[in-house]
Amino acid sequence: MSNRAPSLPAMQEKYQPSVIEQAAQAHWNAARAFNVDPDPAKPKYYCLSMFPYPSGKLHMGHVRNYTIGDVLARSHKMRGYNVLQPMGWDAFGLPAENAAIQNKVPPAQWTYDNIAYMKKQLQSLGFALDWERELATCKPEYYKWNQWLFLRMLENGIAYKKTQVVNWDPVDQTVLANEQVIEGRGWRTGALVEKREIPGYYLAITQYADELLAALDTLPGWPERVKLMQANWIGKSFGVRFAFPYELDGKQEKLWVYTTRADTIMGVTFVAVAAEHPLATRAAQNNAKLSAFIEECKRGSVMEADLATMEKKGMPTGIFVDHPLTGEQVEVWVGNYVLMSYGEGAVMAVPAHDERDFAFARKYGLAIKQVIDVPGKPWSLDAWQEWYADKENGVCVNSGKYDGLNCQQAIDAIAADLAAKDLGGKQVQFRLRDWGISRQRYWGCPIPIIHCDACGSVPVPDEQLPVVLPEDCVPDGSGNPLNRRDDFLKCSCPKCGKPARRETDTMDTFVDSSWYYARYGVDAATRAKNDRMVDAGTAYWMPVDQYIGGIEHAILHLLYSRFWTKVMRDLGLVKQDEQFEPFANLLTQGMVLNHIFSRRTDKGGIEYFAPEEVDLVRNEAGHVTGATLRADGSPVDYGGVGTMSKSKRNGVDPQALIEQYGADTARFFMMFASPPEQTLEWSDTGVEGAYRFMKRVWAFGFALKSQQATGEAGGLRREIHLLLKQANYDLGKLQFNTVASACMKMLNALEKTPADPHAREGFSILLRVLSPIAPHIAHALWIELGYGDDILNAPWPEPLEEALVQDEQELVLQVNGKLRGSLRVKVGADKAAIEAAALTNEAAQKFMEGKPAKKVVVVPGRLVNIVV
RNA sequence: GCCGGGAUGGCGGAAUCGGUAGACGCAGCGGAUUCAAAAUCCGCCGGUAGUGAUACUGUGAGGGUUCGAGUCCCUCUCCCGGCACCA
Repeated sequence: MSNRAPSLPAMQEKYQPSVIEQAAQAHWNAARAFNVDPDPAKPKYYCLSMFPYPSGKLHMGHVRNYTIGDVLARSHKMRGYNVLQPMGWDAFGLPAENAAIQNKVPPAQWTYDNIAYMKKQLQSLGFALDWERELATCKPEYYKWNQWLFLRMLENGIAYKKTQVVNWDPVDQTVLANEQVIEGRGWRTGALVEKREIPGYYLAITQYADELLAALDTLPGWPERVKLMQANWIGKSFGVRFAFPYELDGKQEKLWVYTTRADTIMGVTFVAVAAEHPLATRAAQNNAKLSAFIEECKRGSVMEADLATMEKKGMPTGIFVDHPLTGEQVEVWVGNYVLMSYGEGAVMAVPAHDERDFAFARKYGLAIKQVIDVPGKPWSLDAWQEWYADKENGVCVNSGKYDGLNCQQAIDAIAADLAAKDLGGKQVQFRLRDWGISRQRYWGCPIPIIHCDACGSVPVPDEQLPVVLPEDCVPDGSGNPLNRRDDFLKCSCPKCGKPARRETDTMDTFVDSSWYYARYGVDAATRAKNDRMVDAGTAYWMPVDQYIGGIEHAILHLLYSRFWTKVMRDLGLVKQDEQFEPFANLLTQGMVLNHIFSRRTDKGGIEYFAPEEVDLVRNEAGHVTGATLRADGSPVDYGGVGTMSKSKRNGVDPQALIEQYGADTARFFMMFASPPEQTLEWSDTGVEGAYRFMKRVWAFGFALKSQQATGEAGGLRREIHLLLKQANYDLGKLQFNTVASACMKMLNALEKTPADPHAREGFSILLRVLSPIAPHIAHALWIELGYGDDILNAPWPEPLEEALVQDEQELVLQVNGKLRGSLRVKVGADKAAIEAAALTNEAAQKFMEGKPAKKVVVVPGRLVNIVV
């Protein structure tokens, strides 16, 4: 029966993962099983997992992510799709510079070494990847197109230059990433971080805000939670922009603010502006205390989380503006909580109806004037109450002509009155800000600009692209080493030809990852010539049919990618569909967490330790309370659990697992551990169980090979097809843990009746359902048992109706909602018959205690509930 | 602080539309096999009471809707992700 080629050795009784996995992988490579081209004869399925940052080693989050993708890719291939699953490297970024500082190795070399190692790891896991399409974003042939598209954006007014606020480390004289700021201090120096304004390039994502919001409705294949997060991030609000007129230095001026609660305008008792606001600067000119306060506001980090949680402070400017409707004098304050980057950098303050303003007014003894009332709710100055900000039930009071109006009516009337005075009107506003892409770092894509004393900032001409980043620099923590590289810096102005200086800022790495999915699709000819960014291959493969990645990317990466695709569409580079979206279906994988250990350094910075470097200290309840360093017994801080990451040093390398148990066990265990969308706290207990299962599958296959079906047909066939039905349902739901458990249940059933005439059919179903999760063992047994020459070409199994039929079924019997017994009835029995059978049931009679049934609930196929 | 999500045995988790809570696996316990161990196989395995049949109780906490709630509604606690320069 066997189709085995004569050269193959006899089947081994013992399960040897390393042998069968190498053989299967060699077979796939030789057959070019996963290298694909456009094929009009089949439906296409573009399956993409987010590409990894080459941090050094894979961690369990990667194994989880790429196994999920592989399960989908392989099962779709078996279902007849033309499947593309590519892989590449998000290769620019900060960790390479940190490694350079530590080890004095150029980021390029470190990155390429990491890529080589991690590629080997990925290959050893047997993923169905088309490696011919591999790309790395740090290679000039890729980032050339970042630069090219940036220049198109400049031409179209999407890219522009303005100032940006950054974290500045005064000791290292360098810009810090938010991640490098710990409790307001530089992570290496411990110095208090300052805010600093420097010029930078921005991409006008706000021009697409409305479309990015509206198009969320065209994405039924996205999780609701992600769409909700993106909608909230874009933050479209309908409000009123208006001005407080004032006279200063003999000139008539207007202070503009934006509010969504114009109905409370009569309750304004002061106005707060950001420390960077021109009015604050003006007021500080002859006010040393205010000037000092503004300086204080400029200290600290730029992170929103820090700004939102810090103590709210303010100081009066001594400048008064006129209330636009009453003409009353209102004082302007500087507030450390007002963001210059949002709206107008100034807000009207209504302490009675805004929680933050209320706390602020109480702190500084400012007036609080109630102008909204909810009938039946007493208002008092003592403490803030939720209803003070109620938009639904409130009506205006103490508001003159607006008294009695509800929120929307008042906003309409007030907006109209402001417009009549030429002091403002309704305006739609977005929370979304333009995307600042300039980074003062070396290991990134150079921004293609040349600075000329005569001509200013001049774009690099297309024919000079790419601007190549020298790969031999070694950053030392004191700023961008490109500033010391004359061979990079010195150039001539493309306009006037005079000596000029090249821009040394590089692009945010989110730029690199905003279009890589489109690049994977290009044909081999384009990969070779690199004469275009995308081509007909891209048009064939896009959009990505299934995108898989961590939930941490729910907002930024996914929003930037959607924006970038729409820009490419408007430039005519990708499909011209009105609302072209890059990712049709999205699976957001939950994070894999592990314990975090850290310690403050002498300088006040922070240092992390890997879990294997420490011993845990537990309390009586068994909870981890602390840890000591294994090397010297000194205590370290326990930081709870968090995402596995290079920077926190809490990643778990799957290599040991693969070497000990094989790729199939690692993959199966990872899928079995929990449903993909759920957060997973790492633990390897249970790996043994997955390995035992593999051994049992192999042993059953070995026995079945020489077994004659002698027994009589029992319930095996129905059981297997029932499990198959469930497995297919779960696969459709992307719930792979129960697909894995269905495989285990199938094997349990098969082992109970190995001589059943349907055992061979059942095992073929098990192998096919198992194959996307544990492809190597399935591949080997498929051939050994002579089912065919390649399981990848086998059809995906579907449950047979004939195998599922039954004539009786068991119903749950309840009395007053409590389980009291069960009931066997003919399939298709009508409600009256079921009810009659239930009422005469012995267990039912006992618990009814002779009382008459008030009501009988019959749920067909499920249960009967008798209510007495 | 704001936005999004989560919480079920000792542990990971299952329960499709509101209908048998704990599938499947791990750990543990008992047994078989073995000179012994590993491996393998069989059995038990939420809590309380009971020799047992069985009864009561039980899905983070408190309340509600319903014949019936892990699932729906309200309030709260803790944990995770994001907050625009980690990727």
